Formats: sequence, structure tokens, C-alpha cells
Amino acid sequence: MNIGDVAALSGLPAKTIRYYEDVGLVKPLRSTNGYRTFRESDAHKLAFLGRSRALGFSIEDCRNLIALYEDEKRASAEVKDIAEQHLERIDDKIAELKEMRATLAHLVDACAGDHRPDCPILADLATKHRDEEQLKNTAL
Amino acid sequence: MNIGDVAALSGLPAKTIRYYEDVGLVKPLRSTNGYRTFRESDAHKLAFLGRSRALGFSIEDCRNLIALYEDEKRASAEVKDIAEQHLERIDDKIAELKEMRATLAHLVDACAGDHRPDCPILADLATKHRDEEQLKNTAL
DNA sequence: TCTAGGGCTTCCACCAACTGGAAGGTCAAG
DNA sequence: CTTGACCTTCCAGTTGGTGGAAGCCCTAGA
Repeated sequence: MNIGDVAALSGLPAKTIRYYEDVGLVKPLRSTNGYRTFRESDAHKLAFLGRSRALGFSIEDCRNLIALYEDEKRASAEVKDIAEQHLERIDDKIAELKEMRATLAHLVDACAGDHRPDCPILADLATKHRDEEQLKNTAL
Repeated sequence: MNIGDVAALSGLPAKTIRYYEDVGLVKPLRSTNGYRTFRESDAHKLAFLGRSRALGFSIEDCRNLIALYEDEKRASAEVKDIAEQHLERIDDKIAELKEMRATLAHLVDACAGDHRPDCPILADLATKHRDEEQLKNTAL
């Protein structure tokens, strides 16, 4: 299989597949004309990567997941551990975004959004808040 | 004020402030020894930037917000528009993360996480799913 | 047989928003 | 006079690719 074929199969852009080779996630063979030659196992691995990335796993996580996938004697605990850590990162990120969202929604709500210059959003951004860094410092 | 002072005041690292100068967000003066000299207005602007960035606004958004902030004749509608677009991006991101989270939590739940190699997480990652790109293609 | 087109190759640059570190100038205190 | 805290610039690296240029390779059609 050439890169185009495996790209169609895995749903990944050819560029991305070359990048994955660069970072050592796949190691396709080369045919005499210099073209990459992908085996079934490479195609499979790329699909695995596509799905892992879609779940937000980092490239490093993917590297570890693939190693575990290929290790017949793995302990599922190791996989679960990676997944749980990732889950935690996702939860943190969601919490962070929700907090931003709440503040922002509140400000947007308070803003008339008309031709007049008065704007609670700008007013808020321009105002010191109780829990900011520089106040933490002076509080010590 | 030197950069260290304004860093303490704004809560931003000195490196970040230099970066903001690089991208044209602040324009401190220079004293004869080459040190950056920040006015009150610069410190104020940097604090504004810190709060905007904390709400997730991009540097470009910040540039626009500051321009509006400094424009006495702005229409609050312009500010609200930027904020609403950002709110939408945040909502999209939250939705995406929640979907990841749901899938991942389900898989983590199903995994024993013990010494045995059997792992539903890996099994799922290794399996084609109905709605993947390569199947969309063949379905046409 | 030539040519046009796609597909493939490499390499370099760029994106956001910083962050780390090296090499070196400046300044106030002891 | 030296030490140490600041400050300067510049270069490189981070994450995960994406875009484009220059240039092979291969096949089908005139």
C-alpha cells in the first residue's frame, strides 16, 4: 500500500502519516522507487492512532498505548492508568472552560450591545479582581 | 517602572510581557540604559491583557478588545460581538471534551485494570467504528 | 514516443502563545 | 571591587500538525 491508500483507509491526511513516521509512531518499508510501503499492520496501527487522537490522547500517550497494544503480556492496569490520567486532564479542562464560560456569559448578558460606548465587559476586564496575583503578593 | 515591577503588578511573567511587546500589544519606553520603562497606562493595559487571556481570549481578540477599550466612541455591540464569538468557541470546546469524556469514561469503567492483558480500552481503539472516515468514503 | 496528470518524495516555514536558557550589560549594596 | 539581582537580546523548543515549493515516478492517452 502507498501512502494515499493507507490515508484513505485510516482517514488520516498523508501529511499526518508522514509526521507520524517522523516521530517514530509508524515505520513503513520503502520500495525501490523510494515510496513508503505500508503493511496491513501499519494501516491498522494508523487507524488505532486516529482513534486515540480523536479521544484526545497526546502523541506520547499514543506511543505508550501502541506499545501496550503490541505487548501480549501487558497488564490492563497500565492502559487504564493512562486513560484515567487523560480523563482527569479532560475533566480539568472542562472545569476550566466552564468557569470561563460562566464569567463570560455573565458579562455578555450584562452588555447592552448597542451603539453606545458603555460596556460592562470592558469595564470588568479593566478592573482589578480580588483574587489576582498582584494582590496575593501584597497580602503576604 | 521596570519590567520586574510591572510583572509583579500585573501578575504576568516578564518573558510574557516582552513577548507582548514583540507582538505589539504594549509599547513601553526605553531608558538610557536600554531598560524598558513602563508607564501607569502600560501596567494597566497589561493587567487588562492578563484578565482577557485568563478568560481565554486569543491575542488577536485582545488586540481588538484593547483598541475598543481605548476608543471612547466604540459601540458596546462590537465588544459584545467578540465576546459572544468567544463564548461560542468555548461552548464548542466544552461539547467536544464532554463527548471525549463520555467515551473515555465508559471505556475506563469497562476495564478491570488488573494484571491481566485483556483490555476493553485497547480493544475499542483497535476496532473500526461505524462512523469513521474511511467508511464514509466507501458508503458513497 | 511524447506528454499530461496524478501521486510520491524531501525540506523548509509557519501556526499560538509562550518558556527556557545562554551570553552579556547595569546597578546598588557591602 | 565584587557579588548578586536585574535587565538586555537572541535562539531554540514546545504540540501536532499544515502549506507550499521543487522535483522524481508512473501510467494512460494521442
